[in-house]
Amino acid sequence: MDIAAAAGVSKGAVSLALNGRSGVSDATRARVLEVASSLGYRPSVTARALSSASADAVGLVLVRPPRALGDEAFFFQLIAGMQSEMSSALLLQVVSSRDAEIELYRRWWAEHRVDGVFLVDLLVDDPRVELMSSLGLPAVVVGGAGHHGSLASVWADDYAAMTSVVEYLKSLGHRRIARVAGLSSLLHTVRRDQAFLASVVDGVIVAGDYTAEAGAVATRRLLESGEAPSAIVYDNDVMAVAGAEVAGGLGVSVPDELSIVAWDDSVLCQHGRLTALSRDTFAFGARAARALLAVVDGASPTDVEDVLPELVVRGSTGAPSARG
Amino acid sequence: MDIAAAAGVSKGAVSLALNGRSGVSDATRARVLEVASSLGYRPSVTARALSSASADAVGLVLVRPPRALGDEAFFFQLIAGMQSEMSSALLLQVVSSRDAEIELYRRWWAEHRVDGVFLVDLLVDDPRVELMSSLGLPAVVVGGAGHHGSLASVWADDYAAMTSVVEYLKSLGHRRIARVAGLSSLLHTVRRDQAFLASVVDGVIVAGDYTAEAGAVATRRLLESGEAPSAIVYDNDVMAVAGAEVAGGLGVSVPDELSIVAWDDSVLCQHGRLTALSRDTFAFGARAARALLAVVDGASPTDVEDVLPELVVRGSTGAPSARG
DNA sequence: GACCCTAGCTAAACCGGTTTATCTCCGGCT
DNA sequence: AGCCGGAGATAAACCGGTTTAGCTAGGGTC
Repeated sequence: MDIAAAAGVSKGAVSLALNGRSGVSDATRARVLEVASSLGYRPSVTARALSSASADAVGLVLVRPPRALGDEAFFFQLIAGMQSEMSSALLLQVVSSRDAEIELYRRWWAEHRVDGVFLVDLLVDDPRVELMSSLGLPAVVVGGAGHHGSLASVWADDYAAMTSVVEYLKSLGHRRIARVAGLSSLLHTVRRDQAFLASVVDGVIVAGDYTAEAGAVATRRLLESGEAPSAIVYDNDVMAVAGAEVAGGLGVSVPDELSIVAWDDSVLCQHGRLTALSRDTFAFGARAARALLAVVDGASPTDVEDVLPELVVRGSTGAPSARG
Repeated sequence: MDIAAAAGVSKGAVSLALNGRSGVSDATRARVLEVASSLGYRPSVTARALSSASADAVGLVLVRPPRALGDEAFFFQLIAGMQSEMSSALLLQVVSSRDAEIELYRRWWAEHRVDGVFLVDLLVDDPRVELMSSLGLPAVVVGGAGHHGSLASVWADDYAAMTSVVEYLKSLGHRRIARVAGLSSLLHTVRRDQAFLASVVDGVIVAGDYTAEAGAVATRRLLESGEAPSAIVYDNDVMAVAGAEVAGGLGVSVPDELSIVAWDDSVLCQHGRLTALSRDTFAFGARAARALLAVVDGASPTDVEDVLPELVVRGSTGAPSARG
């Protein structure tokens, strides 16, 4: 420790001085600070983390086929939002299996590489919730639709949002409404399913996986079935756009014969003039970051409910035609 | 070091054994490995990094207003591609100034937090190139259009690509061609400018900044000018889509009265049926990751030229009308 | 004046590895 | 038999901080 020598004090004193802790006189502290800044001193997070302090980074593990990830604007928006509220770095890794994800959390925590982690894509009965508690790893559940054990959570009320969408469609006169869902293993998918089924009069749910292909296939199946719906609610923008395209190809006019609503707004929806459920993903990420930093700082975990997503009505929804 | 005790050897021997280095007998090595695995031992990257070894992470700093970042699918594709080839994690941070970026590289390297970094958004006379050399920080320039000092580089030939786009438009019969460029401080913008001006007969360049607003404004200006171009080449997908929209609003039909080409293909272009210069950003990221890992491993820096982007012709380009 | 307390600082241990210097055998060579 | 060399292992230093125990001097109390 060269500042110690330069300032004529011991390593320990320097540490105390730089970290604003008591044990050194104001005069000494001032001198150390001055020497430190004049030397352009940067404490080594690595060394600091080694002796059990902050790692100055938080982690995020994404379980996806990497190739598919690139089209998911959602996550990047989220990451951008998180970063806007963090002065520390984000340790990011994309893995292909849930086991690898869990393994990574264990490692990162054991190695003091992160101070906390974000948990996304919460599953039904997600094992990670238990893992975090047993590890004592500070974590915040992002978008997990509700409360989870002892973990902090930042979420939007998917149930209420779905209900409002269906109510909106019903108010337009739709009765036969379909939903093209996302991955059924995800908690929020289940939540939306429940809300959908509870408020819809005559509804049908088709499973999807957020890809354009899935959206197209599901839409074709729905439209070619004997009792085609007059409105479809998609679980993301990509599927909705693909669905609109399929409808066009089949000669089904939007919104006259088919109303379309997309979950998650994006440039894609704006351009396609799709009515979309818009949530501010960036702000959501920022909120998640604040929550995690608080937990890392020792605050007791809290649940933050995000504002309800807002339905942006564009050209893709309207009253159903007579045949609907 | 509890494995040392459990295996009945010294710390040093364990280190040698686990890292596959000579100095221990095969018998001892086997015993140590067995004990280690039975104990579920994970070496601490933190501690390891402290005594000057691998940090098991590479860095990426993005200089952007975080809010704008979310719409840039390019970067997320790139990151996804990088991750597909890396077993290590990516340390990601978004900062708002070039100075902060440079400061971060210094810190990360000084603190052994990263083994190397990706350099994106290369500027004309980019100070980072010199910095990397002087720091001795392994780095690879991503998309920097050419060779950079002693640094490894992964790039696509923007010059040739732009030339091919212009040639294509000329072959359709276009003479008056415009270009809506990206940030003029970026090296590849300059490169594309040069190629554009060299091959175009009667061209004009308007500056943009990748946002939809910029694309719209530039397009309106071009179309309302006395000598409107019959074709416009945009520097990214977002601006191109916005441009197409403006054209529609002005009653200029695409592609009859105006041909549109977007740099970088995406869901947006696919859906908007825009002719686009498609590069496989994911594969590009993967290539960059391989290059960086090689440099980190001590390989001498090489330049990897990516395959030439491919022009995907869709409905937005065609022969100019008589008035063109 | 003896006693205690505390502010201010230092020395040293510690975190969990890697690396170097050293030490001990054991075998081969002359 | 004497000498040398190398394999196999260990102890200790080191990386750059934090933290704890301990020391010293000065001030207050009775």
